[in-house]
Amino acid sequence: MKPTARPHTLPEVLARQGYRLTGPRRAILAVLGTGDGPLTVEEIRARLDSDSAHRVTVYRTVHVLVRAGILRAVDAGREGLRYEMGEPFTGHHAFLICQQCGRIDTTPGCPLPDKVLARLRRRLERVHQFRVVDHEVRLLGLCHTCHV
Amino acid sequence: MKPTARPHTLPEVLARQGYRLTGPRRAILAVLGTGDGPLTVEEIRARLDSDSAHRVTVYRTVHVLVRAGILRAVDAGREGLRYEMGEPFTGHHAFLICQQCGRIDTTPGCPLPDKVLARLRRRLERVHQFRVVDHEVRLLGLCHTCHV
DNA sequence: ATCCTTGCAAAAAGTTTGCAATCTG
DNA sequence: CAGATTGCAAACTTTTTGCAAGGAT
Repeated sequence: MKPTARPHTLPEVLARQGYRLTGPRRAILAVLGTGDGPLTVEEIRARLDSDSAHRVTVYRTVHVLVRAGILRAVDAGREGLRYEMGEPFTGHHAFLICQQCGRIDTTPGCPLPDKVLARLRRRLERVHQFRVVDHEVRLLGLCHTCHV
Repeated sequence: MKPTARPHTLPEVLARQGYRLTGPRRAILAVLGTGDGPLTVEEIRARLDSDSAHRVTVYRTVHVLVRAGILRAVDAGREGLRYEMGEPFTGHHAFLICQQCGRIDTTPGCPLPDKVLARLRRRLERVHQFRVVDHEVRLLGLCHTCHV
């Protein structure tokens, strides 16, 4: 089914879908590649060198990169959607969400045992007619700078 | 520490914090009490009889009720924050989020084994200095009306 | 009677769109 | 060089705030 299994370079992945790798896109990907966890559009823009991309460009870029399968949108924190590199790039992880300051971090791996997940998936399919495609575990609490 | 352990009536809980139980608040609580899962402000307003509450009132009411510990905000789905009755009223549950239509449902209980959670909590405290206070499991997929 | 609440209007914040100039492949 | 992309301005959408009138205890 899958054409090839190897990962491809970003320009290739983009080109294949008719997109181009430009300066602003490079800069935005560099920001998201630092592993600072999922960032909002404003957070991304704040980390770009002065004017390497207009705010509107950041909005458009994250949309394009999500469509291209490179980024993933995470709806966590009251500050609107956040974006992070897709799972193929980062691996599966859980989210640490600070309820005080809103900071979001990640921790690799998944605390949900495969067996439990498989059983749950079957039950949801049967009881709710809901087909599970993915899952997320979020840990809510206080980050290191917000402990009292 | 805790003054009393019994649950209290809504008017009591509100009164104790200097809030009042009014018509609009009653109506909004009635909507959220139907167990339709977490709803956005717009969804709440749409389910209110014609003009039992102005949109602005719904915004203010959910804020008050969250502060009062009666409602809980859920940041799921791209349509902004959603609100549901707090855990003391609904019990702990996982979320079913449809990636097609955005509908959000819940399923009672928690697939995370206590032991796993306890171990994880200790690890995060040690490694990230993150203090876990609560957790959420989200199942992403396709709801019964969106399967092909 | 007190002072919490509501509705309306308007402000503020966040996100999307149209278009001409610019850049990539 | 063709066509994708960007920046700017402006339109939209969503959420918050000020204030006078109305309602709950």
